[in-house]
Amino acid sequence: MKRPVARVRSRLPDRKSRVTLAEVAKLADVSEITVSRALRNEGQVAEETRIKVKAAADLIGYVPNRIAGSLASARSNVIGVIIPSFSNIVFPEVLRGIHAAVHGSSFQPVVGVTDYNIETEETLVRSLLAWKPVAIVLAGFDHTDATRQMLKRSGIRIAELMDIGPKPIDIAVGFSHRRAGFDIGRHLIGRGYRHFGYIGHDWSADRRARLRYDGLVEALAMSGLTIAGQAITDSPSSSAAGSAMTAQLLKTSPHVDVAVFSNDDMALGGVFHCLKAGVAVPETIAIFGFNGLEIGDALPKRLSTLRSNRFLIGKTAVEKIFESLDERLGPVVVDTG
Amino acid sequence: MKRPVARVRSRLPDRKSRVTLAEVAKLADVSEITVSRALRNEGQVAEETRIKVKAAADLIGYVPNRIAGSLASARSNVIGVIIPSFSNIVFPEVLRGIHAAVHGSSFQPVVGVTDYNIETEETLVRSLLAWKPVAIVLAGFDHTDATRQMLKRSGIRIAELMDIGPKPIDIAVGFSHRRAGFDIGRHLIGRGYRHFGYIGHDWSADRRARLRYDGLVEALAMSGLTIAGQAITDSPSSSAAGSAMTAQLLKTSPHVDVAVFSNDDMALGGVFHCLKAGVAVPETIAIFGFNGLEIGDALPKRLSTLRSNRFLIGKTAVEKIFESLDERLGPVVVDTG
DNA sequence: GCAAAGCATGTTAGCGCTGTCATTGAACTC
DNA sequence: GAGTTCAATGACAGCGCTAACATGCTTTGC
Repeated sequence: MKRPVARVRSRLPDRKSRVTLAEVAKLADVSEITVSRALRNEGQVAEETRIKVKAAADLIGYVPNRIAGSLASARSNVIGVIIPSFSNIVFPEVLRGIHAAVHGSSFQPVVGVTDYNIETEETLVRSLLAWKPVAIVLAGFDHTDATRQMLKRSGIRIAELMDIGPKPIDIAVGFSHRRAGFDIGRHLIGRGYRHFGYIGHDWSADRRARLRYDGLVEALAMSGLTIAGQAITDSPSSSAAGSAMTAQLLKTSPHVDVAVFSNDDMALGGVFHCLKAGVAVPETIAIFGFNGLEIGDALPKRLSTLRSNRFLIGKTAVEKIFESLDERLGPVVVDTG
Repeated sequence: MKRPVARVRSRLPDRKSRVTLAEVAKLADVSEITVSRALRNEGQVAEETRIKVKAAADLIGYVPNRIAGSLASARSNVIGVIIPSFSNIVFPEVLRGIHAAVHGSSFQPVVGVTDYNIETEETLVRSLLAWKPVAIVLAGFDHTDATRQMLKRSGIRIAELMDIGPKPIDIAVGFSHRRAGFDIGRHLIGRGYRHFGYIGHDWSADRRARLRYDGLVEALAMSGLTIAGQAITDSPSSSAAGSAMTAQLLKTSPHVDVAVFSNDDMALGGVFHCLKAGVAVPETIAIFGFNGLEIGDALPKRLSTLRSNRFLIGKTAVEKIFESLDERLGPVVVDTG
């Protein structure tokens, strides 16, 4: 039979001066709950009391423990964000949009990076869910079944960005990459180009580039055209690769009059190659990119490109989440065009 | 006098099926603590039991609540990160380094953005501290006194990045911008350049650019030289601004033989302007940037630049934090050179 | 053969907050 | 003036987990 032993009271021997709500309450001579209410500006608290409490809190340098708060209220102010990479400028821009949207609110984005690996994504989703976020934002539509399961079961809002797929989990914000490719094709055909070259990078890590390619091919097919020549590197996207592939394309298919690039990084390399090789742009060959690097604006020859507004996508996603936090809406699809 | 009233048991009427440790414990027919130990792979648990517990957890889709866990153990796996902006490519790169370093560990970076505003930084620090992070990483050395106070009092590790200032709060990782500017000056003088032009952007938002300028001037002074002409825009750094300022510099000071730019964005604009205007680089005028944009590699004329390894800085910072999590070291200064 | 040691598991008591009533006194109603 | 409403505050019981200690076992050593 066990006796109630006199236990050692402290579980935290090292932490010397834990400043807790209780300390503030004692100092301000009110109850803990009143301090809690006063500091959160919530509930009924007399103005006088509120001031007294805040003064006490400042005095002893009280920092509220949001972990305890979240646990007690079963509410956190976390928004989980999952992006494939920091290397592609697109995703920092999306993050910028997200941060812009949460600015001023008490929400805090927590970012995870998958390196384009959907298994990593699964792990990340699992550990983000452990923080009981109010929502999760994912840049992309490729997930494992387990990920999809977890997200659906979580009961929180899920936003998928960049791409408008066939069946979003919850909220989707972006545009159709296939249609973007298609539109590029129509546009260029309308401009009178007939001999299309394509310069691409590794598709396995970038399904969206592939979709744009498919859309382009479809547009060409509608006018009875095909890709006359293409050069696809198996390295990831970079200006250097774009430069090299352009050289290759010009060698193998000298008759093309327009080169469509998988993105602006690659396209920029193409422009540089033409500058170096003395090929006239767009007289001899036109260059068409995708994604709108800011840098393109300063190029000697303005680069044609289709801009996707990553900033807007990130911002819109979070705004949609805010809108729908209370009411449980059905799936939402937002086309940022 | 109050009777022990039969209270409503549920504080969470909506959340239908909260899967908690207790559920798993019941299903696996062991105590909660055993489940906790089994799932964390910690403490003594028989292999057989561990398997049984994990199976049970999987079966009902248990997701541990790290908020409760952190509260109970007074430990969180959060690393707070504060950067001035997402717009400058430097900071996403630092984040990339940070993410690379935490990859595989259970730590999770939480990012805040100050917009170069040290008041915002103070607010961010306050709210990050509320999450009881194990460490906070700040990109920069300019803080309010209150921020500095909070950080020092927090008792956690603090890493300041990019710049090596005179008195770091705790850990500092980076290099001296002043010395970088100085080194650029020495290097160019050694190459035989004597007529220096400087092209800069708004300093108020970028103290480090200012420090590099100061270092450059100092190097020139040592050789009895001065800046022969300069063009400084009051807009933030961009290629377009670099282009415009280059045009201006060439007009006002046509005799300069080398132009030092405040960073690579600006320098790139300079290169573009020269290309457009038919100015030979580096014969007529040499271009020197700062920061190493990847894109520079593909330029027709290779851009001279001083590379700062942002990725390395981010990664090193987190590694230093890990190293010093247990032992309480004194301040550390790491020069990534 | 029995104390000491080691392993596997359990019991208990919080971590620092906040939701849900409960309580008090003042202001107001008719 | 008894009843009603409302504002301000408080008591209490957890949120879901884990540290610390406790409890039985089985080994081990000599």
